[in-house]
Amino acid sequence: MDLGKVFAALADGSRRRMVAELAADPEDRERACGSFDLPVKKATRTHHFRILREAGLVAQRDHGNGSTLKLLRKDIEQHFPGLLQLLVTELSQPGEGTRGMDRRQPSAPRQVGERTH
Amino acid sequence: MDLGKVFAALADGSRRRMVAELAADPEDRERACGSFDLPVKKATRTHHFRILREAGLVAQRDHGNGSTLKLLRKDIEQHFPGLLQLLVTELSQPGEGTRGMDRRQPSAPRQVGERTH
DNA sequence: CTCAAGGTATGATGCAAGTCGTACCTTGAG
DNA sequence: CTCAAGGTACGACTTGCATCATACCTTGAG
Repeated sequence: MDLGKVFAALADGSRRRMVAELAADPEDRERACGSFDLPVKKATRTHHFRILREAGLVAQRDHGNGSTLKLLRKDIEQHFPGLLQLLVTELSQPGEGTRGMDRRQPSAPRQVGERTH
Repeated sequence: MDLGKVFAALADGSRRRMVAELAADPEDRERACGSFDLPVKKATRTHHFRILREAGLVAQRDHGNGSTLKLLRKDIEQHFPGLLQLLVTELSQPGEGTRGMDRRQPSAPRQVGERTH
C-alpha cells in the first residue's frame, strides 16, 4: 500500500467525502456510485473513482447499468488504524472544508520564531 | 487542523521523509533544517518547510544563521493517532518510494468487477 | 567590519491534477 | 428492439504544485 497514493487520494475534498460517507456506514454496504452528490460532472467522478481504486481505498463493482463502491475497510484499518474515523468526524463537522474542494489559499502562519517583525 | 492540508502535505515524498525523520527521534529534538539530505535545492526545501508549517505539522524556529524544525508531535498524535508511526515505518522499509518523489505513473488495477475482458 | 553559510522571496518553467464536453459502451426498462 | 441511465475513454483546458535560478537578508565566525 503506497502511502503517497493514499495521501494524495485523500488530499482532495470530493474523494475524502466519498470515503467518509462509505466509512460512516458501519455495515460496509456497497454504495451506488451515483449516490454521492458531488459538485462535479460525471467524467470527473469517474476520475475520482479511479484515484480511489488505485490508492487501494475502495473496490468498484460493475453492474453494467451502474456500479457500486465498496470500502476496503479491512485493508485501511490494518494499515491506518483510526484514519476512517478521522474522515467520518470531518464529515459530520460544521467546518466549511467538508463539501467543497480545498483550493488552499495563501496564508503563512509562522509557528515559533517569528521573523516578520 | 485541516485534513486537506495535512494529506496534501504528506502526499509529497520529500516532506513525508522529513516528518518521518523528525518522528523517528523519540526525544523530539529540534533539528537543523539543513540536516535533511533531500534531492532538491535550497529554494525547494524552503517551499516544503512552508507547506509543512501551514499544515500544522512542524514549527520552525529561526536562528538567524540557520533554522530548526520541530515536530508538533502532540498535536499530530492527538488528531492522527498512529500517523507518525506509519511514516517512520515507511522510512525504514526497503520500498523505493521512500526517498524519491512519487510521480504516480499510470496503473489501473480493477478491484472486483473486472470490465477489461 | 567582512564574509560565508543558511533561509527566504520572487519569478519562471514544466508537469500533473481537477474539471469538463463529447462520444461511446453496457445493461435494464418499456 | 429501442432507448434512457449510468460509467468510461479521450481530449482539451486551467490551475496548482514541485522545481530551480537568482537576488536578498540575517547572523555567527574570523
